[in-house]
Amino acid sequence: MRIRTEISSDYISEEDKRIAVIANALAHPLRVALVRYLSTKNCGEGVDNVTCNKDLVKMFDYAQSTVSQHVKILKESGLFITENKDKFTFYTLNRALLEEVKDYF
Amino acid sequence: MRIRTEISSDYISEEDKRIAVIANALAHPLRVALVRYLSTKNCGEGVDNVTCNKDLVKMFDYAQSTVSQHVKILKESGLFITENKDKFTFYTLNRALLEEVKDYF
DNA sequence: GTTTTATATCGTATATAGACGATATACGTT
DNA sequence: AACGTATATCGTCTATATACGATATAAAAC
Repeated sequence: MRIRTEISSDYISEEDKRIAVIANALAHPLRVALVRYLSTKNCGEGVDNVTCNKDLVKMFDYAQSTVSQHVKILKESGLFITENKDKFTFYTLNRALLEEVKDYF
Repeated sequence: MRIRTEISSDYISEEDKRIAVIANALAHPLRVALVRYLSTKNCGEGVDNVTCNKDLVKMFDYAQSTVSQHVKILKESGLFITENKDKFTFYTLNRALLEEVKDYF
């Protein structure tokens, strides 16, 4: 996403920009797949779906640094929530945000 | 959207790629605003919301060529449908596709 | 038929995205 | 303490995105 710094039009709202950031997070097939993987991963009763970088690298055929970079974009958009425990970083989906985006459509 | 040509992972589906293309179309504030503008434009009874390039250039503070370029991306994603009449090109929203994306979430 | 009007495309400059290997960091394990 | 493991960041190369002016195209309007 490469954007003119001084967007002057009054007709581009803050929400437009916010939606664009989230859409941009989904604007790459790998990132869509990461979200989907996380959303379908069954972690049992009441346990929110969780994964870690290592899992993702194993699952998808990209370098670890590349996966990490894509995850970063998902984190920055708010779609991924991270939590450190032991030596792992766990990712969960921000389902509330997904709902919000759904409402936008 | 810059993507490795030979995506080998079996875990990235065709639908993931399709969603990514549509998300990418919404991955810029101007394009989000264009979609929103079109979706809210009241054109009266039974008339699907419609606009033309000239309208958009007047509304949004970008060069005509820039607007045209962004519209092209929306067209290619399928979100905008174009129709030529007289000397105008009319744009309408592909509401069916929007619904489909909504279902994805 | 020339001029205006509407839109698309070309050319181009610059910024950002995407990919990876290498390196840093940080925590467990031995 | 040294080593292994998990993840993030850096450096870098290349491709694409973004923005605009200039130019093409095509249809009205005069």
